[in-house]
Amino acid sequence: MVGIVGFDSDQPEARMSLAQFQSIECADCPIRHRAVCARCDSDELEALDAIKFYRSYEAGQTVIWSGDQMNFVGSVVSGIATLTQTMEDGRTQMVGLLLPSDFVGRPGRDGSAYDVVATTDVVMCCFRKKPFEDLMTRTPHIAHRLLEMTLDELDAAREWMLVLGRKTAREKIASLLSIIARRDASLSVDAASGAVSFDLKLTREAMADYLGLTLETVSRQISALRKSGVIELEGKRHVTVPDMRRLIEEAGDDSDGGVLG
Amino acid sequence: MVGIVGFDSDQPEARMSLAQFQSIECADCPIRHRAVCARCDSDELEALDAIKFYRSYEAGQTVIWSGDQMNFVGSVVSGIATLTQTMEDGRTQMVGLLLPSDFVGRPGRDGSAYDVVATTDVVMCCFRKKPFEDLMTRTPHIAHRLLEMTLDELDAAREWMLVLGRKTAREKIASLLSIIARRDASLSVDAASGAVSFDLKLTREAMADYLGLTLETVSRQISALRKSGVIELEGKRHVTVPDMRRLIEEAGDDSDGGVLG
DNA sequence: CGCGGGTTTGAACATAATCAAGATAAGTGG
DNA sequence: CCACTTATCTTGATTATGTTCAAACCCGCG
Repeated sequence: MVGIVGFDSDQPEARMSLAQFQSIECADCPIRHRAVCARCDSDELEALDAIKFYRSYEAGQTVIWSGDQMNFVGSVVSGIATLTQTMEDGRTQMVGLLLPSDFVGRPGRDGSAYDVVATTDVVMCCFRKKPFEDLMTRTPHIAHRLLEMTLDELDAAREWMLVLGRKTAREKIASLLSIIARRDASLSVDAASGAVSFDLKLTREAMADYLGLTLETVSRQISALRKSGVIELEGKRHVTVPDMRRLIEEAGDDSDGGVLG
Repeated sequence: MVGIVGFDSDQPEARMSLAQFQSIECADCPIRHRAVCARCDSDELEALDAIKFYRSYEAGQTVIWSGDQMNFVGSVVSGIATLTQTMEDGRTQMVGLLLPSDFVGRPGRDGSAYDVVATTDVVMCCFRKKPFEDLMTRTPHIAHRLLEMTLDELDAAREWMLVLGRKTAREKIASLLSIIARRDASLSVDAASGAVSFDLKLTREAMADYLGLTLETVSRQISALRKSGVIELEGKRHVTVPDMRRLIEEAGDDSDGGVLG
């Protein structure tokens, strides 16, 4: 509920975490191998290093408003952010979930088409747009990696369209949990039982916006999955999946989701 | 208003169309300015010309099966194709609508994640994957244009997610008609009244798969829009929109969709 | 003609939305 | 430490929207 003003957050805490990252070497960066810079050689990395800067956002803060001018692009270094679209009457749909290493912004376009909101505290590695675009024309590895990442996002968006268009509420919840289990780096796996557990970093409302449901339906279906033994809950947000196979089955997917294989 | 080639599937010309295109010069190509080759200079175009070949598909034919090896990529030259995903129990969701100039295939990946089906007769300008990928690394204009097109598709997919997740059946139909009116090159506009009219090249079932509805609901909502005077029908497939603004309002969009200026 | 794909329409039904009331948990300030 | 506040979540009752099942229609075509 704090600052609504996009960047330049003046809170001392924000500065602290910022300072932490300001001294980081690209070589030591936690997202070095997955972000837009993944394929860069040392020269290219140096060029990026020269124009990069870090920014941090507090949980709840809006990073960019839909329609606003965007003078930077960047990668999520830590934390979670969401891309959402909102209709005039307030109905909102999440259209992207940004985890560490995901890219924000669109080279070649000025305005953002979506609201970008920090769900947890977020640190971003940013580049002013113009220098980044110039660099991109000179360094094919960046352009190539960005194409690859965009194609991956397109695949994810299309998988999500199947979820939104054709799955039941229960399948939707199971799908979301599978996706989080697949992508969240902070999940823990019990070697003996194979049980997977993780923290849900989304509120029931955010999950509802993700899945095209109401928050009440989300709550009911989570309870139902718990009662069926598909998941276990400690508190409201910590989820344990005793058997991933079972969860994936509930999601209606034939593929194994990449976690087990 | 003449739709490029194509749709008259029953005629012998449909078979001839392959031969017709085999001799085509890139410079005379109807999709030259919009396809993946849009930004190419004459040298690059020559290189593409050297490796291109045309293929045609009849209405209803499957171009690629989900999971199949894909040894070529290419552009739709004429006709309409769909990308669909299907669950084990048969529920299907369309995840892409391919119109002339749209790109098919994913450089850097072997299998197709989706079924690609020709909805009308389709002609494609194809490249074997390996030579195309090689060419792409050497000609930045192709890679750049492909990135641009992929980003556009991602935007379209996200707009579609809002439709699937949050819109009512009536709004979904109105949204689909707006999208077709916006993208279909073969639509005609009455200069005096501003009325727009076009042929629906999709069956009710295909529309249902697009919108995450049943074909019965699609049929009902089209009837309802007709009764409200938002659209007029001649036969089952020819649609006239007397007032685009009205249709866009029914779609629940605030933006004008780009058609009216 | 009659056949079949595509379509329309009706009636009963199911699923998720809506409206409403509480429960839980984490602060906040006295 | 406790009362109070607030955000988040759960659960219940009712309703609305779209689905399902079923029948019939339209129209081009053999």
